[in-house]
Amino acid sequence: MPKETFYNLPEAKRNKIYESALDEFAKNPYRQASINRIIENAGIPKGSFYQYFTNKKDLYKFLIEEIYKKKISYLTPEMANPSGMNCFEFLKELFKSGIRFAKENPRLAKIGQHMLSDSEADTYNEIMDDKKDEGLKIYKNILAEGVKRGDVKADINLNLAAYYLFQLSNSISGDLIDLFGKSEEENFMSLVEDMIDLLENGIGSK
Amino acid sequence: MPKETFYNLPEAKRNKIYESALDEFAKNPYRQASINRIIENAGIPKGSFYQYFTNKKDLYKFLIEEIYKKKISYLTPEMANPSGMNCFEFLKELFKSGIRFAKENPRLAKIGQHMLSDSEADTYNEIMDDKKDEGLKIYKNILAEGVKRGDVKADINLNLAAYYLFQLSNSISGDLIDLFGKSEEENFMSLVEDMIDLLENGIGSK
Amino acid sequence: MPKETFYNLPEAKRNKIYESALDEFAKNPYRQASINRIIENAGIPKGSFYQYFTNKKDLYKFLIEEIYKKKISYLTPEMANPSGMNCFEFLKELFKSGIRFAKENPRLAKIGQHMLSDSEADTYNEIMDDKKDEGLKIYKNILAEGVKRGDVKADINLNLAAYYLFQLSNSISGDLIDLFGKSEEENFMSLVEDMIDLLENGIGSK
Amino acid sequence: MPKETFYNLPEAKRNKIYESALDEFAKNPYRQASINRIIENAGIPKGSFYQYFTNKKDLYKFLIEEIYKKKISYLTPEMANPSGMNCFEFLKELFKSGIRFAKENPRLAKIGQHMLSDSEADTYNEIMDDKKDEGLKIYKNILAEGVKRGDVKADINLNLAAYYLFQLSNSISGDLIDLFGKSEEENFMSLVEDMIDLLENGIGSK
DNA sequence: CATGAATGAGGATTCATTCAT
DNA sequence: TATGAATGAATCCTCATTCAT
Repeated sequence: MPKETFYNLPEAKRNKIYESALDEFAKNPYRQASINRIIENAGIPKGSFYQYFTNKKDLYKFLIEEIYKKKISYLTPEMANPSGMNCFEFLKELFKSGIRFAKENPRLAKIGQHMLSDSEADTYNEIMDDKKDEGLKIYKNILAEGVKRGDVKADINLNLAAYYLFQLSNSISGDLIDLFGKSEEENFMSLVEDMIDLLENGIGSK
Repeated sequence: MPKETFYNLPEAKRNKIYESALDEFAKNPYRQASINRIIENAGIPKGSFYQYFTNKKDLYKFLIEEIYKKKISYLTPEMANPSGMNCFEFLKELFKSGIRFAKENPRLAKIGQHMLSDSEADTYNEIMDDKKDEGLKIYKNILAEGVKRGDVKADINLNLAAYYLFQLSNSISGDLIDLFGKSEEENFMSLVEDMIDLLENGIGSK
Repeated sequence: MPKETFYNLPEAKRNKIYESALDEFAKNPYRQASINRIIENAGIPKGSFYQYFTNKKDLYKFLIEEIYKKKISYLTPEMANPSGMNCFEFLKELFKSGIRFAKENPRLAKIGQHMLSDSEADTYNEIMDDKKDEGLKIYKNILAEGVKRGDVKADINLNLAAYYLFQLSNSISGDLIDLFGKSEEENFMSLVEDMIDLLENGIGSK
Repeated sequence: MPKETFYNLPEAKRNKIYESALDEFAKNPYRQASINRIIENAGIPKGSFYQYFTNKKDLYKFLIEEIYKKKISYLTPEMANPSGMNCFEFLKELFKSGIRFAKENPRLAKIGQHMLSDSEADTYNEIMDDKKDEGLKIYKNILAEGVKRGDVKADINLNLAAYYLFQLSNSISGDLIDLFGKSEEENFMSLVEDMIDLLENGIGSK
């Protein structure tokens, strides 16, 4: 996490660094992301960077944390399921919100995508394992709630279903857009509905 | 594809190079994989490498092709679905075979995983798009066959279901092992069954 | 100069090597020209190349010699000045022939251009000094003849005038074409006439 | 152009780099010039070099610009033609100054020569076209002035005559020295006079 | 606390030539 | 005589981090 010096910075400067880092890590996976470019675009001297962050990984962790916070705060109103929706309806809404978030914050989405798909185990895992667990836990809770409400069968493998949802939410902003065409937003939303329906009803006849 | 010079090499040497490359690309995604390390471990001079392969991408394409061939030849006996199994039974068998392949060839599995998940689109896509399409097509065909046989509902989104299976098959050797523990093989196999069951029946109650 | 082995080659093969070398040295100055590419395009093994030529410079000298011979034999009919033209008319015809030669043999012209302008002293000079001297001598003879005929003033610096002509003939195929536009052939020929006129009459008033 | 870091260097160090680069580019045309040798002779680590210059071309552009500035400032007093000399006298003085400059700064002259004669068009043109045009324009102006003063015939091909002068000025420091011997300075100067006389009066009798 | 110069290992690729078969 | 594998130095360039000022 950033050193105190970073938080003591005037907001404008702090923001420029944040933005520049966001750009760089959105365009490149961890290893390819270049501190050199970040400081150049932020207009700060190299020495300063290492006064704000202990190293590259430190900056990266910080960004991930920020993205996570932002996403949580974006989704929080939803998350309570205030209107008491059916489990699957609720998941649909949640996913749609996630898509909207990605559309409004493409860089954040891109970084998240890198993090979840990049296979540089050594560098990522340490950071990402927490987040992965958290993500899985969220879906597990939702499903457990569904079981309680009677929406979801009681005898299914919860971990597995949660994993399915987790995978889905990650691939949405990346792969799926490419595979199914950069469709209009509405089409895309209906794709989400199909996905959840598929999970609800399965594809087996009868 | 490798130059003739590579194929003219004594098998022992050719193998050492192949093994060294396999190691390197299993441990690192494309960009991080280092020619220097490959030649060092293979015990060949740098100049020689470039007499066997035109460049890094050339070597990489070669490896992917080899992996693909090996996997195909491994799965071919299954693929015909000779015993006329039900669609979902058939998928289970196919996945189990895939898992066995990954267990027997962990490096190959790892490289495939890198290829399908890495976010360095520019470098990979050229090579990988074909393979991705092929992969998807296989699952689509299986599902279409299932529809014909009456195993699978006729009104589902085939593309989506195929995509789900594709994702699943890729994550099996990687993620799932980590997440669900390096369990005994039998446990792992039962996980596969759960996954397919989930796809067949859905998780919705009733 | 090539080894005997080269001359013993079947003509077709010898020619393929010659053509390939011509291509390479037309596209690149000496240092950038690549033996690797030459043998690849010629379709001969690398070992063979060094059985025909002792090294790169050997091949290069050979090409220069061939070009020189070809040009001489092209210009020979002219050179005798059989119709007993005035010195300046004769030069004009000679230059025009030179241009025609360059148009008909663009690769040869290009190689000549490289040779005369490239500043890799160490590599070129050894070869080129002879040719340069020969070239200068030709023009000196023409001018001396002009003096004898009374076309050319007796008290001028012959070496210098010869040098001027030499420079001119070299720059024609290269620079001048670029500078004065890739004009129609006739325009270009009239440019030559202007050049010789300028040499004949000077630009001073009166 | 160099980065700020270069200009911030202590002068002694900056100079060592400058001198080393000058040496290298004087001895070799662009492509053959080696960054490795430059840094070795300058006694700086490789990483440092790339903190001062973005790349090889950057350094090269810088050198060319420096040479150009130095030459301009050297010739400026002449250029005004303050004593209202006849066009041809003026050219003689200008050329003599150019020769003096070349004798005093042989490396700079050599680099200029490389730049103007090397046939590696792709690399040079971007940088050199400006300079070439500027050079031609200067001579064109001088000749135009000569026409106005009545020194130069009004009906000649100005472009061509300017081109002649341009070629001459470039070959002076290079070729001519070689061809006409490293003669005493006075002899050399008289050669220049001959050249201009030749241009003024032509070599035709009468 | 800010600065920015120093560093050297590492990246991929090209090359002309030699030499054993 | 034909072959083609072996070689290692050379090319330009990027990088994250340290440290003296």
